[in-house]
Amino acid sequence: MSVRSIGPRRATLAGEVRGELERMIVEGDLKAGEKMNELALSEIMGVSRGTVREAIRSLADSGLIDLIANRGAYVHETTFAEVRNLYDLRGAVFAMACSSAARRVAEGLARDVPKAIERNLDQMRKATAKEDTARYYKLNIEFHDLLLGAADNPKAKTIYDNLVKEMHLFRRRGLSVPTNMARSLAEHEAISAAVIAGDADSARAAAHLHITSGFARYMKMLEQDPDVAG
Amino acid sequence: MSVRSIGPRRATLAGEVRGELERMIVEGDLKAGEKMNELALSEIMGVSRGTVREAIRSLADSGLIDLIANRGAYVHETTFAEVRNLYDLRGAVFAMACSSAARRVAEGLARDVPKAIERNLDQMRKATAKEDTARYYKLNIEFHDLLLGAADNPKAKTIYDNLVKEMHLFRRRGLSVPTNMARSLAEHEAISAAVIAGDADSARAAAHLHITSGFARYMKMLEQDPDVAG
DNA sequence: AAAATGTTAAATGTTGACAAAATATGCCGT
DNA sequence: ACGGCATATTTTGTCAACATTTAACATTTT
Repeated sequence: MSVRSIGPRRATLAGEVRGELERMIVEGDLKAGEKMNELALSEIMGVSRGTVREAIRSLADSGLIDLIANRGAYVHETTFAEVRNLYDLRGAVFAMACSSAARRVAEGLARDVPKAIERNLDQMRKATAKEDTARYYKLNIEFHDLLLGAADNPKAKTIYDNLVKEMHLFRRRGLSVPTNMARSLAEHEAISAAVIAGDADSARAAAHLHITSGFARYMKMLEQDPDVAG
Repeated sequence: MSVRSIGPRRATLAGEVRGELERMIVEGDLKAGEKMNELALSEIMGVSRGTVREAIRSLADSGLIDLIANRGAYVHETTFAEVRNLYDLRGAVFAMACSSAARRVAEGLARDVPKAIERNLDQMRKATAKEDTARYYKLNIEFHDLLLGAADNPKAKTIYDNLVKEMHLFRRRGLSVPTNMARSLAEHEAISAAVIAGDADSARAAAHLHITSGFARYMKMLEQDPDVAG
């Protein structure tokens, strides 16, 4: 067939607005704690208030916003106490996903996963050698996406993605760039080895350790630079 | 304060409708796969279509319904393949929660949790002795709620509750009543012991095993009575 | 008869208007 | 100035009407 559907699958207007709001929040266009005025947003985007309202409602369960009856929506302000809970949850989901990925590799499903992981690891080693943190940051996200995908559990992936987005709302620094690439890489290698070997329990343990270590590293960074935590 | 709001805090009409829809789905009033007609529902409930629409949208991320652009909302039909994914996720969240609960007990927070757990276990032992499955069912839910509460991780509790609701959508039997009370009780005792002792790692392992065993038991039941699985 | 096309009915998507609640404003007294 | 109260404005909640898309049906064509 030579004819292809035109444009980026624009299903509904409200869906598009939702995406735009999400972007504005994650990129800091709308700051944490800020109120989301339905009328103002609708005028900025050139759609009706009802449409903005619907988009806001659809974001309610993502953790990015807080909804208060008769008082509107506010960009969620992630507190220090919540960060630990988010790390705990993220660790649990990620560990489960790696375990599932390993199981699926062992069962012969996900045959192309090992190669994709190896490729990612290779690039990470190079980025680490060059101390290219920006590249490492991208590859790190790709690594996690790869494993979440290999687990073949769409709901887990959705939950994980929402958790990551919500963590970005805690101040603005520190959660994005790994503080210690070499350390992080070593943990990735351990996870990868277990998954490729099809060892579900080892994969779970290694993944859990990876998130736990990430939290510990982050805490240590906060001690050195308390301003970030407020 | 002498006046208390009746039932779960419901400030807005759309929120009330949402609750009613949730009830209709979980109790089977709206069957899995069934289409949710906005106009029909609005007439049944005596509210405007827009309000029903908003309620439906707010349920979108709960896993209970599927939303298709320009085609409306359908009650989610949980497939057999999804059940495993749901079990995996539930196990991960529950294990994490029990681990957190144990840590909090060890840290001296959650001082009244051990007593509450003991009380629940006592009643469970009695229900098991009397083979009172209905009572055991209630206590079982209470047990899980207790630990999710002790973890002090509201988001985890929300996710867990949604997972449980979604699992109910897989046919109608088998997921509610434990197939083997004695076995289940023994696992609860193991979890409880670890939590009360403040041993986070043991609690995590015991909780994980509990969900895994539950899945295995369920699978075995399906083998004996394949009609349930379709 | 089966497939493709044209037409009609029904459902969803979007908008603007009205009602109710919350916030801001201004007045008054001390 | 300050705090309390009535009032005005703003904002959210709800509803009804219009536009667009989808689904169902009848008709034509092969």
